[in-house]
Amino acid sequence: MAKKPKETFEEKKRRAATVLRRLAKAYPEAKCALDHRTPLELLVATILSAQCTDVRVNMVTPQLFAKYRTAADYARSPRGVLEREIRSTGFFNSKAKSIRAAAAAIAAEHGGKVPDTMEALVRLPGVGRKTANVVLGNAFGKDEGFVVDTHVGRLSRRLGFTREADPVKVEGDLNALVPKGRRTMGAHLLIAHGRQICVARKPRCEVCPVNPQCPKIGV
DNA sequence: ATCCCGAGGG
DNA sequence: CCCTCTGGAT
Repeated sequence: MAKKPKETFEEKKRRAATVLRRLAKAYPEAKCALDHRTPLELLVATILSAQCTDVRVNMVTPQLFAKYRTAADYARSPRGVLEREIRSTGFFNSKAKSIRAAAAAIAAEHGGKVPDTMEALVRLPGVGRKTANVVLGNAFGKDEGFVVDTHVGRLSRRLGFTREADPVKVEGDLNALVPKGRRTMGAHLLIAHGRQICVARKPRCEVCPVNPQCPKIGV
């Protein structure tokens, strides 16, 4: 058995770029979910996307964004109405509460403008590090780094992008591999892939769009 | 039956 | 740390 030549760092970077390019093509709805949104729309879409697929989020956002144009619009939406409108995205009570509360704070404390710093975003009720990172990266061009969750961690190891278990170290490895400007989208694409095809228990390698680029570590 | 692309609260 | 929210996928 001939030993495979070790992949250089430059080769790994190119492979990472190829993987993200192919995932973007394979999951257009994931790309769509983060593209071409105002900060407020992006914030709402991101809150809705928790525990929910991009396809379902994309099904409710057009009507939502046509009706609610400002933070104040959400803040004064009557109890029950917004809940019904976002019902199909799950967790509708807590999500509606988060959207209303964050919108109220934006209207009251930020002049109706979604804040553009991590500290201010995380202070908004219903907005955590993950949501804040997506808004920073895709609405304000501050694409500083990956936020590593279980999907991003698992896929990064499986694809041979890192050997680390610690999310902070995985984040460092990914940031070294993927240039600024592609990180937020990269994380989103890895997550979509990790939910739909490269699932934890039984990855469906036979239909995987990045099968040729994947060493399948640990599978 | 079990598992979730997150956040708040105990 | 733990639990809960909630609907849908598997």
